[in-house]
This record gives sequence, structure tokens and C-alpha cells, in this order.
Amino acid sequence: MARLARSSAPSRAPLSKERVLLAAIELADDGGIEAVTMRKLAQELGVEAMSVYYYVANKDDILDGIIDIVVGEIATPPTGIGWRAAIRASAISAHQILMCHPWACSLMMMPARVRPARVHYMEALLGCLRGAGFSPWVTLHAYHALDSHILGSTLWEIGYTSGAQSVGDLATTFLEELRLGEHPFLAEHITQHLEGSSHPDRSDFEFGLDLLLDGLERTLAAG
Amino acid sequence: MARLARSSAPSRAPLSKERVLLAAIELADDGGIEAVTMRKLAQELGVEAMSVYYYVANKDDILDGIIDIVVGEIATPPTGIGWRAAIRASAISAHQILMCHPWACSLMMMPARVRPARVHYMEALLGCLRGAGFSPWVTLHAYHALDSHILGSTLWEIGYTSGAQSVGDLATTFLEELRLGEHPFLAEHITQHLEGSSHPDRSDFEFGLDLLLDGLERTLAAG
DNA sequence: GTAAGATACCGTACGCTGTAAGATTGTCAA
DNA sequence: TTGACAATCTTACAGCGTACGGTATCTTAC
Repeated sequence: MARLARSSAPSRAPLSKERVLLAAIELADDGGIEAVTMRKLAQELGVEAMSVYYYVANKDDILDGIIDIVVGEIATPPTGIGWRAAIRASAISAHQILMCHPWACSLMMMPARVRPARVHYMEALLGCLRGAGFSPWVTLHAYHALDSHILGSTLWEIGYTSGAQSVGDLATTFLEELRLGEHPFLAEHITQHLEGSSHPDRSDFEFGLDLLLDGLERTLAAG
Repeated sequence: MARLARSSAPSRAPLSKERVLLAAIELADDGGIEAVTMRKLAQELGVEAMSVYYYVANKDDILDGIIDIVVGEIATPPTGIGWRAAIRASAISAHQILMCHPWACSLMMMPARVRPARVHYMEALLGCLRGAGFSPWVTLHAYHALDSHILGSTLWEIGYTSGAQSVGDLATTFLEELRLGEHPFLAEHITQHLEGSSHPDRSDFEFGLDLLLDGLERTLAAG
């Protein structure tokens, strides 16, 4: 009878840490990371707030968990296509994934948040660099340069694409508040952003990426 | 009499927006950005919480204000020493300033926070690039690549230097939780971080910076 | 001298947050 | 039937940003 009661009320699947984390991601995708509160999350799951704590230690555990799920979606550098193409593919994958979850970038910036999927990603990227013949020293810096570019550039892109309600609003804000007339180079820069992709072949992101890869390639050749 | 009463009670200087912001910076430097609450801030100023609102619109106004003060400390690219040396000097200045205010990096990542000092900084950097002969298109990407590197690398450095209470703690955490034995490249990477500066001449930060500058120099020559 | 108004600050209150502690219910084994 | 365990809920609390309105002091005009 009790068992039947449970199965006859399928409107609420049994909770699990995975279901909690997936609901949190959905909430964050919809309303930003500040929309992820324990009460809203519980409501989304058809449950009371404190019930969530049976599956997670605290809110930080949730944040750690959801960025690790996102990081897990990033393609690690594939083997057999050369280090440069492999790293390029992985970086572009990371950029794409992070653009789908605008909240993830700033969360990932906190270096404390290193969990299994990120460990796996880091290991793969570092291994790719070392395997390509880079010294441990160059590998250290190359990793950070790549990581910084991925997170930093994506963050800027998110800011420009999702931050403004309309192009007009943004332009007005800049013009009035920031006295853009007195800042011609900044005006040019913002115009470029507002006009969208500035180049047919290569995105903003890829330009900076190739700049780094070129530099690394030359470092490797100079050995 | 009343005027005398005020001047005879010099224990509390009159409030001002500047005093509020400076107190907020001090609070953030000491206890991280989460230590900056309206009540603690007011207490620091010898005042009640709501009094602060006479000088700032809301808490976001404070956050905007304090990062703009920090950005204002960054040296813009000096003139007369060539674009490369100028940008290098400015980037190193930014890195140093941001390392002194560990909370500032993640705050700056939010692209909404663009206020006068940052406008001035952006204009100077963009102008330096354009003046060096870079096209608007390359300048756009160069700016983002440099900005990403400054914020991203500094953020990593902050995480490694201020995040862990002790080297032992950190190593133990990684070893046990992240199964570092199964991740040799990551283990190598972390060891490099824990051993401190990996190169006598050039810091971690400068290596990635020079990688970018090299790439830009070549782009300019190939122009 | 006195009234009016501006300036600077404070008290109270509200709705929100994360979460500690303990009660309650459902399920199953002995 | 009894007890143990797992899963969930109830209640409560301290802290957060801040809306609203009050109060004391200073400035100015008449």
C-alpha cells in the first residue's frame, strides 16, 4: 500500500544529489547564479528547503557540484591531431560550454573550486602540453595563459551579449555617463563590440587564442 | 556653542563618500569582500548602518566605487618608451595593485563595473595600441587578451598564495581528495606553484605577458 | 530673534538569506 | 510488535540590504 502510494505519486521523483545539482543549473541558467537559493531550489524540486541538505553539505557544495558538471562537458584535447589543433579544439569547446552557462565563468574564477571534472580537465591539458615537448616551466605558464584567456575572454563576451537590454541603452549609458566623446578609442572599441563579430572567419575568442598558440609554437621551435 | 561642540568632539571626523569607500577598501583588504557589509562598514566609521546611505546610493555603488579607486592606482602606459615597454609596465603595475587588493580581481570581472577610472585606463591602453599602429580589429583582441591575462593570472596567483593556510594543508587536500597520484601532470603543476617562483628573472605573470607581447609584435611586423 | 529649510544622522522594521536542531513520517528487519 | 534507519519537514535564528520616517543640528531669511 505504502509502496503503491509512492509509485502512484510519480509527480515527484525521489531526490538525489544529481537531481539537486541539475535543478540548480537550470535555475542558474534561467535567472543567474543569484537565483540559486536553497528555498527556490527546494521549490523547484517540490520539496522544503531543509530537505536539500540531506543530499548536499551546504550551498558551497552545490556551487562546487554544478561547476564540476559544466566543466565535465568540456571536451579535453583529443589525441592524434597534434598538440596545437588539440588544444585549440578544447579551448573552443570550453568557450562554447561556458557561453551556455554564463554564471559558470565567474564561479570558476575562485581557485578553491577544483573538483574531479576540473582535475581531469587540467590533467588532460597539462599532459597535452608536456607531451608536445614543453618544459615543465613553460607548461605552467602556458596553462595559465590559456586558462586566463578562456575565462577572461568569455567573461567579456558574456558581459557584452547578455548585460545590455538593448544596443541603444548601452550606447546611451556609455555616451552620457562615461563621456565617450572624450574617449575616442574606447568609443571605437565599444562600437566594434556592438556591431557583433568583427571578422568573418575568426571570432574574437579565437584571435586571442591563436595569438597564444603562435607564441607557444615559436617557444617550442626555439626549444 | 554648537559650533564649538562639534569642534570639541573631534573623535569622529565628518563622513564623506570618500571616507566610506576608503573604509570599505580597508575592510575588504582585511577580511575579503564578504566582510564588507553595511553594518560593519558603519561600525568602522563610528556610525549606524543607515547613515552610510546618505553618501552612497546602495551597496553596489560602494562596490563600483572601491574598484574604481583601485583601478585608479594602476599606472597607465607611459609615453616615450615604445608601445611594448609601455604596455608591459602598465600590465605589471596592474598586477601589483591587484595583488594588494585580492578581492578586486573577481569584482572587476563583472563587466558592468566600468566607471571613470576604468574608462581612463581602457582609453589609455587602447590608445597606446592604436598609436603603435595596430588596426582597430587587432586592437580589440589585443586589449581583451591583455585584460584577460592580467585578471586571470592574478586571480590564480591570489588563489595559490592566499587560499591555503599552509602548504601542508594544500598538499594533503590535493593528495587525498583529488587522487593526485593518478594525475602526474597536475601534481607537477601544483608542486611548481608550491615551490614559489619558478624562474629567477621572470615571474609567472610576466611569462604569459611576454608571450602575448611577442605575438603582438610579430602581428605588427607582418601588418 | 525667530521661523523655515537644508543637512546629517539614527531607529525601527521587513523580507530575504543560509542553516542548526529536532520532530516526524515511511520502510523494513528481527 | 518493536526498533532502527532513511528521508523529509517544522521551527527558529542570526545576519543581510534597505525602505521609511524621525530627530537633531546648522544655515539662511526676514
